[in-house]
Amino acid sequence: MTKHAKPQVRDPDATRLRILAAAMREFARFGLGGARIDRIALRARSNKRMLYHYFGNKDDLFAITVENAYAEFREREAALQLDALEPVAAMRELVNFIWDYFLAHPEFITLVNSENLHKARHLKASKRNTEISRKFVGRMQALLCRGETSGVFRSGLDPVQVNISIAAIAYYYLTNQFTGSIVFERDLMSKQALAARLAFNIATVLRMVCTADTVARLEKNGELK
Amino acid sequence: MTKHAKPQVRDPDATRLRILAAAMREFARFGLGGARIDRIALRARSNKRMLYHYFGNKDDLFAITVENAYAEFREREAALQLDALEPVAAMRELVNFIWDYFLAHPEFITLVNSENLHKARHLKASKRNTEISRKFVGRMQALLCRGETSGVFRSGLDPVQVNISIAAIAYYYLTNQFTGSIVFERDLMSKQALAARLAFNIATVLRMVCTADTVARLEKNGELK
DNA sequence: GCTATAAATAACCAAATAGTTATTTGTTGG
DNA sequence: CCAACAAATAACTATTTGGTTATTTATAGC
Repeated sequence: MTKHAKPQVRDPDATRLRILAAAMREFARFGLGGARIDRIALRARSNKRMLYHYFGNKDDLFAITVENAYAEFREREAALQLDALEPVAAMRELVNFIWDYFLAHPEFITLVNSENLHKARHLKASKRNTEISRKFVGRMQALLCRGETSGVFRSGLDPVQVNISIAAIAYYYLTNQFTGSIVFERDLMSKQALAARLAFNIATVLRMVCTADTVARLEKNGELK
Repeated sequence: MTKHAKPQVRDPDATRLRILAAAMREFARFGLGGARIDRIALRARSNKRMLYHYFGNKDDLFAITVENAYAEFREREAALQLDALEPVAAMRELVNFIWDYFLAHPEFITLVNSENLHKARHLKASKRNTEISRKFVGRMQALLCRGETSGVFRSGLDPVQVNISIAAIAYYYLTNQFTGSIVFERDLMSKQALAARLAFNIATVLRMVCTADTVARLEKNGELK
């Protein structure tokens, strides 16, 4: 019997990765509830049986997807080497990075939204995430400390509040870009709109963390917006 | 045949409202994709037939739910009468209101998230929302203008950027409270944590919109945090 | 080369789900 | 008082969906 069609190759690692990539896309696009296992298997050029073989069930697959998304985000941020910059420049760089990352990875945002809709029950179980998060919080603490010591940042700043605020002003703008563009009757995603928002965000964060003197200096030099 | 059990009463308006309330709850809790028509009908103490009779289909019901949620939010904000307060006090009041509203209406936040996951296709069709939104943007514009004229707010502020930022620092904190509490290993929803966040947000917004002189004055009087 | 292992596929299944049909029963205008 | 209408209910249906079973087949270790 001639059967030289589809000489079925085997590559478990590649299959796993294709499934993960397809899952990321599907969960980001439709949320956990709206995602379909069949679509993930199809797009991964695999099948449901393999998906269940490697990942257990839909919920477990979602958990791994969310964990991976966080890990990649923090890893990229850690690679910034902010220690090499003076505090104000480092803060600018950080705000800039977060903005660029969210913009380039809209799937990260929708995954986080979906995970919160489910009360973060998947992330809660992740030991790996705990470790990653601690380092992340430590980096912000170090930066604020450095800025305070050199007199450019205010004292007594809570690194958690600062971190949350930096993420917030980028995240909200992007995750709510659709309702936002309707409410404000303006294309929030045009090139100019995006550039304007980034500039506004950097200025907002600097006004938030810098001392009055530093703000005055930056303003005078035209370095705030 | 004795049948004095359940003397079926009829009240179309009440049934409609019960279905809407149940839909709000269900969509907020599970998103559009995760929501179940059966659960909505059950919780509304009605049935699927009535739901389809009054609202057409799941998508249409979701659209009305989102529209209502926006309408209520804007209506409450409009009722604040910020014109009666001097600009700084008005801004404090607005930030405070938004925080309290989001806190008291978590369903608003998850509905907006869900609507954005679906690229706001439901809200886009709402004429009613357009009208409401315009008034809303106008109010912020008026407040910023008033503050600029009296010299307490900086000039050239974009009301859209300010609006988005005010919403962002409240919204993000609350919608991501679950992943946030894990990442920061801190209960972000304790009474003290919530009070601290509100204070931080008010200070952040005032630092964002006020002139350097005004910030200095507020700081000296201990009115920033 | 042979065999145990596991990668891959397809066909299957029970439960769930959005949406309908058929029927009953209050309510209201003439 | 009664006929037309509309509110309410229950039973039904076609399809989808997460998850399984049965089977085939490539491959690594001996």
